[in-house]
Amino acid sequence: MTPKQQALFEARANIAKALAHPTRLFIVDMLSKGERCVCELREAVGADVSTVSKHLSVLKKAGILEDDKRGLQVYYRLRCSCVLSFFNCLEGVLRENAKKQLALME
Amino acid sequence: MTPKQQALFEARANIAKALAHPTRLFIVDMLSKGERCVCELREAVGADVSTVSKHLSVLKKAGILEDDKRGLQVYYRLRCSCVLSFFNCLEGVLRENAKKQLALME
DNA sequence: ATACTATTTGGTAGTTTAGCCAAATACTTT
DNA sequence: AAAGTATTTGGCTAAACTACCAAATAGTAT
Repeated sequence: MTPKQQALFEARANIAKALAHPTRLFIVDMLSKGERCVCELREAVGADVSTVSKHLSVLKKAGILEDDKRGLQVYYRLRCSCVLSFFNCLEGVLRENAKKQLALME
Repeated sequence: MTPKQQALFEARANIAKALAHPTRLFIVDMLSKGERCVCELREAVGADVSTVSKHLSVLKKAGILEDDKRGLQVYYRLRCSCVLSFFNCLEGVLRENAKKQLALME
């Protein structure tokens, strides 16, 4: 792995890492339907606000989300819809896994 | 988040987690070009064999890779090509990030 | 200014992860 | 069966991550 490759794959891994948490995937899924403020997300997630806020900042730092403040609320949204192809990938693997499970049972 | 959703997003996150490491992304990228044995991967990655082996087992456990032994070597390959849409996603975000960087410089 | 609401930040304890070495396992060749 | 090669597993330490609480910050309303 050349240093150049190293850097490329590290950049990619940073984004993948940001997505690699159930709560953060849930948030991304919610935001794929439209922007939400922190309090709405907090409610849906059901964890401490500070926890949710930190998850949001992880996603933002990775460039997956963007936010803007309107009055007291901060609204978050997806920065590019390409994130949905990510879910395709995950679903694809899960489907394969399920298929294999079935096959093993016979 | 209902328990059902919880379970779904955990399953997805497990796959995402398996992909969230530069070396593992590199391996997946290599395997997208065809199967490889551990020693070839080890050579390309340039880390201890045991390290590479552990990365492979993480990917396999997540259902992303499958392997089979032929003689002394163990060959690994992608289990479904959908993983490539994952790279699309990562590239998309990286592109957006780069665009923003450019915009900020003006 | 004060009180109130929404969000972020700092600190901490517990858990998970990564990478190396050494040892075990599996297969092949002599 | 003994020696050699390929791979996996166990053990260990250092680093990274998560969730909560408490405290700080930012904006709004009285």
